[in-house]
Amino acid sequence: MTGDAKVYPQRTREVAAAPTGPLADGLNEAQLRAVLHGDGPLLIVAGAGTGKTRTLVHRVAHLLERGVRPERILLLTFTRRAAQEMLARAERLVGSASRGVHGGTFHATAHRLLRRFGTSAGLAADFSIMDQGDAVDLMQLARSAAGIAEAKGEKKRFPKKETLHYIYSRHINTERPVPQILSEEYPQFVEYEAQIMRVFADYTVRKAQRNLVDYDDLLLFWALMAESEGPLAERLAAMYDHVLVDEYQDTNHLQSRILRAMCRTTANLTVVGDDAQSIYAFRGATIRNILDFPHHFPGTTVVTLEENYRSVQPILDVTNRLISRSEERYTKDLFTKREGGDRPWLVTAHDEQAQTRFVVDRILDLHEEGMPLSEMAVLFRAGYMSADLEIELTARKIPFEKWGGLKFLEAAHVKDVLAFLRILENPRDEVSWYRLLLLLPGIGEATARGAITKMAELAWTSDAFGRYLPPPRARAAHESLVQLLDQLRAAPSDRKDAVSADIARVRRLYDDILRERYDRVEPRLADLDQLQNIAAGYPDRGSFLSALALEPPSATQDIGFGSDSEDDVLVLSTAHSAKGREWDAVFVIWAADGWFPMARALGSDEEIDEERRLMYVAMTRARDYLAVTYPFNVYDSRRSADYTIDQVSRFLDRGVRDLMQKVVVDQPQAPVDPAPHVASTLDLRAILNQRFGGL
DNA sequence: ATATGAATTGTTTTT
DNA sequence: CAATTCATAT
Repeated sequence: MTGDAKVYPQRTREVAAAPTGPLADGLNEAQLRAVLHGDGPLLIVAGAGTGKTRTLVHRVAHLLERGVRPERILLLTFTRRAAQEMLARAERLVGSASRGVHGGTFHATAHRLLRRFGTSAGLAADFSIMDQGDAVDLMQLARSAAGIAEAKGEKKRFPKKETLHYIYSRHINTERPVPQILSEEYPQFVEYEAQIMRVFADYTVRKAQRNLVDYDDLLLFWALMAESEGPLAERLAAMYDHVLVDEYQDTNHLQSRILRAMCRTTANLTVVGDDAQSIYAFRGATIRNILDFPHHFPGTTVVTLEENYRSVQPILDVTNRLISRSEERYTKDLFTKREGGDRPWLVTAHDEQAQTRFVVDRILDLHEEGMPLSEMAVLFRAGYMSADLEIELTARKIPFEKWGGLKFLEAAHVKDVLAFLRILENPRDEVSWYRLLLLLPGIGEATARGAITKMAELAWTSDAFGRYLPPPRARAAHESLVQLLDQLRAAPSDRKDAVSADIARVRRLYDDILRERYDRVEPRLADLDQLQNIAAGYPDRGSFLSALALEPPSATQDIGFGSDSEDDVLVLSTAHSAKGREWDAVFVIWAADGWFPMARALGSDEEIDEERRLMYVAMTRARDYLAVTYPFNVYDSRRSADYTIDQVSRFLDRGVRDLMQKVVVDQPQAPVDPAPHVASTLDLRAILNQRFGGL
C-alpha cells in the first residue's frame, strides 16, 4: 500500500483484510517467527496495526497444517465477533480443516464447560445465567433483606446496590480481599465492612438457592474446576493441545489463573496483546498479566511486532508521542513503510454545533472524493456524546450505525418479556418472578414478596403460583397470568419457531401492560418485534436465554434481519467498542479535558493512564486521515445558564500538538436567525396564565 | 398496600 | 434527560 489515492472497489473490507495465499506469504520476519513457533509459551507483543490478528490467524492455520486436530485448539478472544472473524479467515487459509476449532470469549467458553462438566462439580444442570442487571437486582434483594438500619434522618451512606455489586465483582475478578478494596477505593464505606460481608454472603446463598450463575461465577467456577485436584481437572487440562488468547492485556488475574490451570501439562499457550492498549481495568483487567507473563510461564518466547501496516507515518508520529507519556510498558516504537499522508488535524470548534457541523461536512467531502461511508468512523469517550451528531446525521440523511450505545436488552420492556421466559426455564428464578409480579395491576412489593414466599414453601412446583391465593384486588391479574403460564407450558416446544411463538403468547398479556406503563410505546413495541425475530434463530428457550446473556446483540442492526437495507454506513462508536477495528478516516470528537479524559476518571494516576491509552486506541484506528476535535464553549446544563470554557484534552500536550495541523472552526454560517428583535408588548406566558385564573 | 405524581440525581467503558 | 427515589392520595 502506498499513500497514493486509493481506488475503492465495491467491497473495500475484503481488500483491506489480509492478503491470502501460501502460509508464509506476506508475513514479515517477526510475524513469521510467531507463526512458526513450536511448543511452549509464546508472548506476542503487538503494537496497534502491526498485523496481530493476521499473525494469530496464520498461527492457527499453521498448527492445523502441522496436524493438530481442530477441536484440540482453543482460541479465546474478547468478543464473539472477533472469534468468528478469525475463524473465517483461518478457513480461507486452510479450508474446512479449521472447522471445529473452539473459539469464543472467556465467558462463553466457561459457560460451555460448565454445562458440560458442572454437574460433576455440584452445579445443578439447568442453571440460568444472570446478566449484570439481574445480578444488581439480586444484590438489591440481599441488601434489603439485610435490614440495614438506615436511620431516617441521617444521611444513609450504605452503598447502593450497584456499588455493592461492583465491589463484589472487583473482589472476584481482581482477587483482592473485600476489606482492601474498601479501604483503597471506598474509604467512606469501611465502617460498613461487616454488613457488606453479610450482604455478599446472602447474595451468594441466594444465587445457589435460585440456581443462578452470574458473569463472575462463570470465570470463578471454571478456575476452581481447573485448579482442583482429581480427574475433573485432569480432564480439563487434557482437552486442548494449544490455547491462544487475543487481547491479553485486557484479561484479569482470575483469567490468567484459568490459563495456567488449563495449560499446566502442555504449556502450549500463545497470548497476543499490547500493553499500550489496555483499557479494561474497570473490569479487573491488569497489565501485570502481560508484563509478568514471562515470569508466570518460564521459558517464554517473546516476539515483538513493531511494523505498522495500518496508518500513514504522520498519524503514527502523533500516536507514538502520545503514548510515550505512559510510564510502565514494553517499549515499542511503531514505524511504517506507508508514505505520504497528512498530519492529523486538531480542530478547535466554537461550540458543540460547530464541532458537529465540521465533522459532517468533512465526512461529506471525503465521501465525495470517493471514500465510502463504511470506511469512516466517529469515536468518542461515552455513548451519550454522539447525541448532537446523531440528530444532524439523521437530518442530513446520512446513514449511520452506532456501536456500544444503548443496548436494547437493557431496556425495561425487553427485560420484562424475558422474565416470563426465564421463570419457565427456571421456576426458582426469584429475580424474574419479582420483576414480573410487580408488572401486574394490583400487585406491589408486599404482595409480590408474599407470593414468592408461598411458592418457595411449595418447593417451586409448576403449579405453585396457581395455588397461591392473591388478595382480592390482584385476582384478575393472577388469573390471567396463571392462564398464560399454563398455555406456555402446554405449547409444543419442538417447533422451529417455538421461542418466538412463546414471546407472541406473552405479548397477548404484556403489550397492554406496556402501553399503560411506558411512554414512547411504538418504538418499544418495535423492540419486541425485533426480539421475536432474534428468538426465531434459536432452537429452544434455554439456548436463547443463555446466548442473550452472553452475547447481547449490540446494535439493533446486529440482528441481521430486515433492516440491512443500507450497505454503506458510517460508524459511530465508543472508543471501547472500536478496539480492534480500523477505518480510512477517523474523527475523535469531544477531546476536551473533562470529556476525554472524563472528569470522573481522574481519581488516580492509573486511571489517567488508562484514559490516555483509551485515546491512543481511538487515534490508532485511523489509516489515512485523522481529525481530533473539541468544542470550546459548552453549555453546561448542570450549572444553570452558563457556558464553560473547555480546554483541549491534557493528553494533547504541546509536544503532541506540534505534530498536528491546527484548525479553528467558527460558526461559518450563522445558525437560524437568532430571534430578530422586534419590540413588542405581547406576553405569551401572561396570556396563558390568565386562562387558568392566573395562579 | 398500591398507585401516582413530583423531585432529584447522577450520567463511562463491557462480559 | 431518564430513571430512580420520595411523598402523597387513594
